Amino acid sequence: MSVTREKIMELGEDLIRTRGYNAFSYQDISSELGIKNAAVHYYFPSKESLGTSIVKTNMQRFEEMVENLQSRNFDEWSQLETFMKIYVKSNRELKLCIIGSLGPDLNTLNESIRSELKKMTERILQWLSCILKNGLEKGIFSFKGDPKDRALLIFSNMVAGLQLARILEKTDFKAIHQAILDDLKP
Amino acid sequence: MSVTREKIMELGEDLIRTRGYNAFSYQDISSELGIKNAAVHYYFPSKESLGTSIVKTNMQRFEEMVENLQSRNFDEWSQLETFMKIYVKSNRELKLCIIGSLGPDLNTLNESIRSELKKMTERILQWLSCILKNGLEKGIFSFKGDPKDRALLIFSNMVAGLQLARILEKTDFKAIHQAILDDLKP
DNA sequence: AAATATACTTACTAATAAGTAAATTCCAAA
DNA sequence: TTTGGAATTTACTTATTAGTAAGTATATTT
Repeated sequence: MSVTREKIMELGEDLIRTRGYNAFSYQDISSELGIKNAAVHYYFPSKESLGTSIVKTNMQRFEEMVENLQSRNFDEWSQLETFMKIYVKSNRELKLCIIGSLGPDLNTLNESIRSELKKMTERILQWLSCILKNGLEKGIFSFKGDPKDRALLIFSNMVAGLQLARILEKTDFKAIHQAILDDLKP
Repeated sequence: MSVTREKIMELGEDLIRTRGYNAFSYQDISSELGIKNAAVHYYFPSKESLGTSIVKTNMQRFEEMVENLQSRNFDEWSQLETFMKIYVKSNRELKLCIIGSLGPDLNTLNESIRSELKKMTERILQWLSCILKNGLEKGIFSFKGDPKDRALLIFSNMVAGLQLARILEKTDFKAIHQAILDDLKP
């Protein structure tokens, strides 16, 4: 794998998560990396190919985290906390998550990014409801209603939590983070 | 008030809520309204002036709703439901709310839009926590923790609920809507 | 009737966008 | 030592962007 290619993807993801998909250009990337505009097009012929790769990589990272958690036999509470730590870190770095960044731009994105984003969102919600369901059965969690609905509520708390923290200029994510966990305590 | 000016603001808001701030242009507005680009600049010299006006109008509409609810002596449950209906309607119209649309673009917006957006977000959260606090004291609602934190959770559910519904291509907002209300039932 | 203000259009500018074709540099294998 | 491919730059195109200066038609006021 090319180092330049990796740097482009890393910077592209940063730009999407700080400024949004439609607010960054290949120039932003090339000037920051000290290369020319055309060099970015060499690795990613179109902006949509770059966007699609970034979302795919994000999903791979999520899958790696899931596998890691399973292999270490973490209980549901720890698994949820590990997942939530990703958002705590995002907030500290003043970044949104990729889903919360690209979601509002969805109607301006091509089918390839859209479907990857949908796939990733469905996968996260599926994983989260599974954790919640198992945790509920084991008595680790306590909540009303269907685990699927609960997963949607918790996930939307995290996605918009980052956005609202940015608007409100809150550097800590504690309020939402703690409230979600308190809600789930038996 | 000029009809053209109102049409520009209405269309501008629609564009922000469907495609995002950085994805719409004065051309989009002028061609749709059958006027020239410069005519839009006549009413709103800069895009930031248009954006700021749109956010201010949104906040005015919110304040009008609040006053209306208070004058009619609605109980807390009905007040919350009325507020949530705005989001149900947004979802039906395939639009995000203005806060969820502009939040991710915040770093690309000028100070004027930013501060208006912050003011509006703070005002909504303040109102919502007040409703929750009063409803809790009257026994209309039941929830754990501070009303302020609860307001943040519920509001983030609505903001990201619209975004996730768009990504997942869900035309109904029922799951989130119902789960929020069920959670608050005594 | 003359002056003024409102609501635009015409006709532009300068900057930036994504994207491309062709040339070039550089390194490794044959 | 030549050949070939990978990684880039050069130099460009076409389209779109926000924004502006100057002009015009229409209505309103003086």
